[in-house]
Amino acid sequence: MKKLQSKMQNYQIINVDNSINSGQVFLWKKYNDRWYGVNGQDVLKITNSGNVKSYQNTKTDFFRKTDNIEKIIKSISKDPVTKKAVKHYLGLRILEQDPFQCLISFIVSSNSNIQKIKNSLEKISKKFGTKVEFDNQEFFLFPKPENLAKVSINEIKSCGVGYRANFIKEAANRVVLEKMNFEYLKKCSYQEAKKEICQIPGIGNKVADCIMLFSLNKLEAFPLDRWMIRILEKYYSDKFYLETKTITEKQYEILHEKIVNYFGPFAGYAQQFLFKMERENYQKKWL
DNA sequence: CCAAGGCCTGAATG
DNA sequence: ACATTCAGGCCTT
Repeated sequence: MKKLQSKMQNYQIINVDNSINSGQVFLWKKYNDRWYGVNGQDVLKITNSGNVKSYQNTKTDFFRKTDNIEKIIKSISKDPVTKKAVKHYLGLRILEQDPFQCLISFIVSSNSNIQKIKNSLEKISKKFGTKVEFDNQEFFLFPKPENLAKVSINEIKSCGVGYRANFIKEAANRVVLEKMNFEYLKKCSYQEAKKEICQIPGIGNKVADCIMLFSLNKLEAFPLDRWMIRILEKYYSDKFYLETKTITEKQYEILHEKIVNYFGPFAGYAQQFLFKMERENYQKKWL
């Protein structure tokens, strides 16, 4: 009896805490035991029933409910490691974020850590974003590209981002000047989107994969940061042996191809479960 | 194409 | 205390 029940998973549940605390988003906070988060020019609130309420009343599928999660989980569950991660963190979802905020967030993330990323992004929002009030709480929307493009490098540096300030300014500039079409990037292929955003300084393979997975609808993106490399070495050394110690651009590309070959078109979900599991194993802090 | 070094910052470590 | 290391990379040489 018990065995039968354990086989019948409820795939539809969403674990909000796990989803938000998985390194995807940074401008989220709990007020009165509920999550609120800045998402571009909007503030989102997770209600008690687990629904998303938008400050701007925009329609968002923040938790990607339209994904066929059962199919995805079955598709990525290739081995005992992923099966365990999925089982343990069932309800963890890939979040669909505002592309510009996501882009800047992950430029800020490079060579950094979650606490510092969060700190910097909060300062950026507060300094350059519009103040709004939602449920008697104060929020600062994420600055628009055109506004961020106007400010000086030093003003950006005062947010604690260091040398990344140049990248941020230049990124904002390009989004404005080249009229970067995020809606198009959401629809085009992984390769094409990657090629496009990697032109922006401060965006390499890893940052690009984060932006694509978390805001551009590219579920085969599989960000390979230090943690994921460690995970591959620990659990998948037979499948994805690493030839060099430092992952060069070419190596990254080859590795990603092998990974998609193995985990399939929803590999990004596998990455998120594995990342979450391993960080929890090491009791790393989240937001 | 690969390897090595530098880079802002602040929390953690010694 | 104070110095060093390290953290969810990227870029240049």
